[in-house]
Amino acid sequence: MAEEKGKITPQSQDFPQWYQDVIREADLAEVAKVVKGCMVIKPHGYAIWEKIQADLDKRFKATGHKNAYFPMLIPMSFLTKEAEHVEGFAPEVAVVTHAGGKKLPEGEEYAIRPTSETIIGHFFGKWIESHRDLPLLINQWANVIRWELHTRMFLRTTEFLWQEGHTAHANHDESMEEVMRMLNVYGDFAESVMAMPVIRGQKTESEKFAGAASTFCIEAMMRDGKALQAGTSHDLGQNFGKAFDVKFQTESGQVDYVWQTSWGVSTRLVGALVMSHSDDTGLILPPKLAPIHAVIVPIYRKTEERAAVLEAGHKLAADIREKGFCVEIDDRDGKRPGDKFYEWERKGVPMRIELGPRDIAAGTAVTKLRVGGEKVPRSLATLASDLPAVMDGFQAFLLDRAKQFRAENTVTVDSWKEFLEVFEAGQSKFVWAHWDGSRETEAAVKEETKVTIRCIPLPGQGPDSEPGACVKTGKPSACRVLFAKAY
RNA sequence: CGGGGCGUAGCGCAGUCUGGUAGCGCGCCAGCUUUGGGAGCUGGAUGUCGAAGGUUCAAAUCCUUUCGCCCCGACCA
Repeated sequence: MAEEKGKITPQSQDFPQWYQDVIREADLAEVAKVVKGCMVIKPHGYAIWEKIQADLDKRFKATGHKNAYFPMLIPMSFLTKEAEHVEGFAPEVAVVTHAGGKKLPEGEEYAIRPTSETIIGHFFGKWIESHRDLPLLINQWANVIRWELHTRMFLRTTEFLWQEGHTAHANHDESMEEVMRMLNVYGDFAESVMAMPVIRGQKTESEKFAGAASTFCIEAMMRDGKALQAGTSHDLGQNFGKAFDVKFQTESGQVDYVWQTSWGVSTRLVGALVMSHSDDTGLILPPKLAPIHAVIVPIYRKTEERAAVLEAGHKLAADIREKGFCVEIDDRDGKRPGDKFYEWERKGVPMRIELGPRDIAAGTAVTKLRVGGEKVPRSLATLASDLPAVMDGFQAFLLDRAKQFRAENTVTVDSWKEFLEVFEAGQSKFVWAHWDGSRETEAAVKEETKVTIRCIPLPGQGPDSEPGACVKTGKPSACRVLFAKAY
């Protein structure tokens, strides 16, 4: 347990420790300690979440959704209305039993929301009367609490921040269209903004959301070969419509229950970002989510040099800001340039710009990208205008690298022996293998290997669909599914 | 809830067996010299030794009680 400041445990030595070290050294967050299972998201970490929020929020609005906010306290009775939903969430719900200095009367306790299907369902019931009120497309940015036993920063904490979309539709075709639309919003976001390739698929019965008719997800590969569910989109069918009596009058005058969906991503995405790109030097951020795109490190010896360098630095910073990028000048005295280089690398800033007397004389600055780059001198006159292309290139580089990593760690497996070999000694890869479709087989595989079915791929997301024999039982299978160890 | 471990300066730890002035490293503060890949020297500040009780001339150290945290096993975005 090397909690030593300034040190990052190599990935290859201890991946979970590496993850903690990167978060600490990049100053993203810290374990709250005084509050069980919770974390403090520090400014640099929160800035990344704000970038994620801003981009997603735009996408939600572009697809017709409106933001709203519902109470964090939910009457306990609401949670019990949908049978599978209670069963799924009961063990991890925190309940308010006392308020106003008194114990609340029996049956009047409140749950702190673990998710909002129930309370939103209740209000949908009040708001929806006619097919003319549909579709109703709502999103909420909120915090939720789930009393988890094992917590890990960003990946699983007692309280986390998320976004939950809740929609109601007049028929199943329309609600399914919404489920897929939002799954694709998440998929596109993951790939084009987070530079994180994902596989879109459907969850098996045992992995689906409690109370959903079906659950769809995007699954990403972390740098240890494990899978991380990065987003979900649920077809709720009419389950919550019936539980909360959300009825509407159809065009033909009949009365029907609404068809609902819900979909969400959380601050877990910050953890996904860390584990998708970062290395033994620290955090690596794709430009589209970097709170700081470039940092200027001034270099000088004498006071006159300092003044000249800082002046040139501020001018360069102004040029860069004009192009829409965020740049910082690290003019702290008493810290030497080398120390600053390491610090900004740990924080994942995509580009470093060194500016010293030699550069100013030559009209250049020395630039270096966070990954794989040589030091490149660039003209002060064109640096800012070159930046959009450079950042786009870096963004594309990270996506390509992640795709390549995933390709190298994805295998097609046809025998149980081979399956065991892939996952032995705590290893994980993405494995495409046949499955007989039974809950029992899925459970047996999990029991024996801790490997789960991450998803049944949507068309084009996995190998070409061809029938085969289940890797575990040999029984017939319609297509290959994605197996992996998961977070 | 079962098994294991740990609480001493902001962080990481030594000291506990064998009771006797509260220590080390990093960080922090001040000054000088430094500054193109983690600076050096000098000086300085910081502790209810997790908490309560007991034994003793004397407790971080021994005894009792208690609280908290971490790791491993059953749930999960």
